[in-house]
Amino acid sequence: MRDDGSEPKTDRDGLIPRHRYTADLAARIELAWQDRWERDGTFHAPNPTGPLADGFDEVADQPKLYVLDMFPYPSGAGLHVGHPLGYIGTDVFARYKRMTGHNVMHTLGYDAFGLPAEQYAVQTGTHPRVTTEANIAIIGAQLRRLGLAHDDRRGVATTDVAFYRWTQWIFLQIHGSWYDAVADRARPIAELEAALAAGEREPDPGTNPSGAAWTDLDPIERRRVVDAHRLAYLQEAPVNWCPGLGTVLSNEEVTADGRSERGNFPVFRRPLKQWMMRITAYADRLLADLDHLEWTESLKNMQRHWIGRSEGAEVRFSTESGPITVFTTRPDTLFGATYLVLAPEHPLVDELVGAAWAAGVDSRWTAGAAAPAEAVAAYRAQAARKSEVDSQSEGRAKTGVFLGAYATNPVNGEPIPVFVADYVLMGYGTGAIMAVPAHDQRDFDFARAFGLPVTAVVAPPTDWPADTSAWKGAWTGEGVGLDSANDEVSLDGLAVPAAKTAITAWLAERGAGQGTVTYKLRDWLFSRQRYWGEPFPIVFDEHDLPVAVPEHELPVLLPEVDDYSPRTFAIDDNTSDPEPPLGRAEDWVEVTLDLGDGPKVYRRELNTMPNWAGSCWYELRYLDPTNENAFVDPAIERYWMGPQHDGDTGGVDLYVGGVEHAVLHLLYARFWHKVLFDLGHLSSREPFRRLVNQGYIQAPAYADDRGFYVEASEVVARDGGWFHDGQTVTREFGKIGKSLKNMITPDDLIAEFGADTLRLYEMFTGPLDQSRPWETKAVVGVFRLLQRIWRNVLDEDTGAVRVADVPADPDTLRTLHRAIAAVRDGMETLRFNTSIARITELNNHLTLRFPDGGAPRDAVEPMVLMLAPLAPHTAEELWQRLGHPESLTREPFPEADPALLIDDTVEIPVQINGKVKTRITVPVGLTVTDLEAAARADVKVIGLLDGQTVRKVIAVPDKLISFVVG
RNA sequence: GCCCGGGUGGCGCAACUGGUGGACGCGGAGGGCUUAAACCCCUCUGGCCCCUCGGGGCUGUGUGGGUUCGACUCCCACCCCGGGCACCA
Repeated sequence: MRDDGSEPKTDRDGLIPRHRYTADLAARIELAWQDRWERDGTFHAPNPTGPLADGFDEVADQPKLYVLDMFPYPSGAGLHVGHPLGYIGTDVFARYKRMTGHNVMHTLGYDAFGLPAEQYAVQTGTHPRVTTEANIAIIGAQLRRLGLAHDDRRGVATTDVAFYRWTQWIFLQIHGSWYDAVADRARPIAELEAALAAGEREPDPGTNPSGAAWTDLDPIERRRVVDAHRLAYLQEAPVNWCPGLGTVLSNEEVTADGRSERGNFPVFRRPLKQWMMRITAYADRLLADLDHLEWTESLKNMQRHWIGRSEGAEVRFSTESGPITVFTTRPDTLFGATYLVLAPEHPLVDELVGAAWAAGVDSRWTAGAAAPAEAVAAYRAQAARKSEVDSQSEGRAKTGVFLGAYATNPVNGEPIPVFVADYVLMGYGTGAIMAVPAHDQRDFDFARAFGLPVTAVVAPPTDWPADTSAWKGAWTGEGVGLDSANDEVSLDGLAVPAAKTAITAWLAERGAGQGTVTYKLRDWLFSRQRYWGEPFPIVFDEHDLPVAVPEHELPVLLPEVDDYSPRTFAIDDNTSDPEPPLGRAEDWVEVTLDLGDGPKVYRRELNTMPNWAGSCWYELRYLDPTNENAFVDPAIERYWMGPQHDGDTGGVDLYVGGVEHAVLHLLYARFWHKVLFDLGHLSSREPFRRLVNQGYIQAPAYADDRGFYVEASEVVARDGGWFHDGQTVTREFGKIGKSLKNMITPDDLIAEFGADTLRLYEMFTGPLDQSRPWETKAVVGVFRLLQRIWRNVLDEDTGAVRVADVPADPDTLRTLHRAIAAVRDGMETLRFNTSIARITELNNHLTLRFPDGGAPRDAVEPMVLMLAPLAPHTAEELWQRLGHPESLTREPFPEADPALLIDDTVEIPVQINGKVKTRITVPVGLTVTDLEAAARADVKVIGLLDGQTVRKVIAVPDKLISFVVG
């Protein structure tokens, strides 16, 4: 082939052409370009102002784009091939957008506080910061090797002192504000104090236990009242105490069966004094703004369900011991209420419980106890135990006991029995219900079990028996009111909505209830008894009241301790108090501060913030990572995240991450963002305008006949089965990780093929939001693609450019422009798999058309540019060898010429009675008439229509022609 | 049970607002290059059937119906898989 003999054409083995695209070559290219990008700051995104404003002038007229990934926890295990799926996806998108003229902001930091580093510290004595930094170094190197185009000046870690100082500052903002229900927003607490002092405002209900006038309260009482209004407040309230972990947990961290999400230890409800965040004040806004977000419907639904808004009414039933308030969504069924139920923990239970059973009481109501108090005590003990056992195994069978007391139904004055039963939950509504067995299935089941009357007050379908004792279940559908009238109000004949309105108005008039809205969402428990978290910027004074550490005292640094663990207890120890590790730093705990009244000794808050704190606002710090005067410069926030049009929420333009954060992180971050918005620190009212959940990569895992997983890399496939160590094993697909013994690391893949191949493979296996199995043997397909593109640009033997500077032929040009249109579409819709397919098609065309080289530059260069977001190293290298010294990062992405997207001729299917029988080739743009004429002139069609009566002809220009015969 | 997704070749997946189903890739078959093999290149590849070897027919997108000249796409009912919630009054 080469006759000058100047250079051996193959490598040392004499087998592979010297300039073929191999893993070794890919590695050389990739490392060189990664160094160059870093050296040149290629991916730096200029801010409009501040220290990162260099180069802004050049992009000032471009649209901005903020692309964000959910940041990783720096685990010691490093990354597996599942982790980068989203990172690669956002990188491809961000690179594409840079090439279409956007100022793109994209970086990645670390969510680095958390339990694993702390547990490792407990075991080994290594400071969590040491572990964390080492892990960040490992993962940082893995990520860098992927060629992600991040602005590395911005990738902060939540554990950086310069970061958590501002986490503490934001806590002070939340602590320093209250929710003004009238203005429907958070306001600085000082404005509340002023309004209270001026007599313009009364304390909110429940915040002033004494009920005395503000002017009559002493300063300590006033502080307590004000503190009770704050968005971050201390509360002695039932919390989720997990003795096995030695800490309390948020509702979101407790599983449905009452165990800790982490560690699966029992969790107990018990009253403890803890920091809470008043997220419930934002329930309506968190719900309403979901409608403005570009999130998937399923994700929005998860948040909607978690917030759990229900409209209904509170109704007061009088008893001898005072009123019982119930919550119902069906006040229209009030005439059908035949008993009341209180949750076992309801505070009124003890007051209501009767002295003795009445004569002739139903034996099912007493649980065999001698007196109501005894029955209730036994039932409560049983209910408390039930959450410890598997609640599922109990099924839905209704249990409960009679309190030996009666309440009066306000609509008809009838006495109805009061029960305690665990199917009513203390944590929802008022912890008490009116039971309407005819129209609620749970009440129906209970009534049947306890022999209680079932009174129909909403008309069921006409084929239902008149006698409710023949009903098989409750009627929960719509219908008109029945037997629902007293002297003042009648619901008879009213449809459900009208009946609700009528009865609610009547109750309100009588002072026996009112319309209300209730939520499943609870306030957020914000204290953790852990070491590796943000210390609270709070101290306690001599009255044991909390005082904010002044801003200029921030940060409150984590103290050094000799033992990082909270005290843990026997997993069922429900009585010991939490002992946070910070309490061990004795000289840190006490601090002398001058808060305006001279130096005094204060005691520090010993809890730390939960893991979620940093992730509630990190996306804001990326914008302005070094600012020492503010958590983010408002002008910079407005530029990157501000609303783009009237009604826009603002926020990150694209946020990509796992669906496992559907409620916790995404709800908490929205809440903090809204507080900061209310206080005037932000222009955006939502953090993440558009959100996409990337799919999971699942890998084969193999189990032996005992059901134990075996190391997947040691399994061999043969004869249609799988074998490990000679034994048959079964295959399934699951999440990659240690537990399934199916770890596949990016490092292995990069060593074998290069980072660009890994990137292409992950993008090629399906749309970004779809889960897909990993199949290592299929990776070679995209590796070959890179090899073939390389070969169309460069001579494998000499490395010389083999592209021709001649105009592209019309056929090639059309193929190119069709590819451009499709590639762009795939990029915009995050369906990179289709983009790759079209690039492959184009390259295949060039290979076939120019088998000996000489593909036209006009086609090759656009192809290289289209490849760039997906396989950036290879594309950069080819671009440079094609004679362009500058990086292609901001080279304009090819644009399709609409004129070239259409052919001169088009192949039209000819259908007879809806079935494709043949195809004709006709010029593009034929009219309906001409198309029919062309079809009828076709020899094949003449044959097909011979002897047939054409009843109808449907001709769609450039699409098809269809004859209906018969 | 309720709420979201999703069912297309042996496998991963394509198919614009209803208009040529299976793009692209893996795997497989055949051929080329090679002493040989690997690499690489080319051709074929949903299923069944017929064939005069040019090709032709039938069938096919989870199941059963429907709308339509025409359905992977729209409607109704159902089955299966994945995820979430689950006594929330």
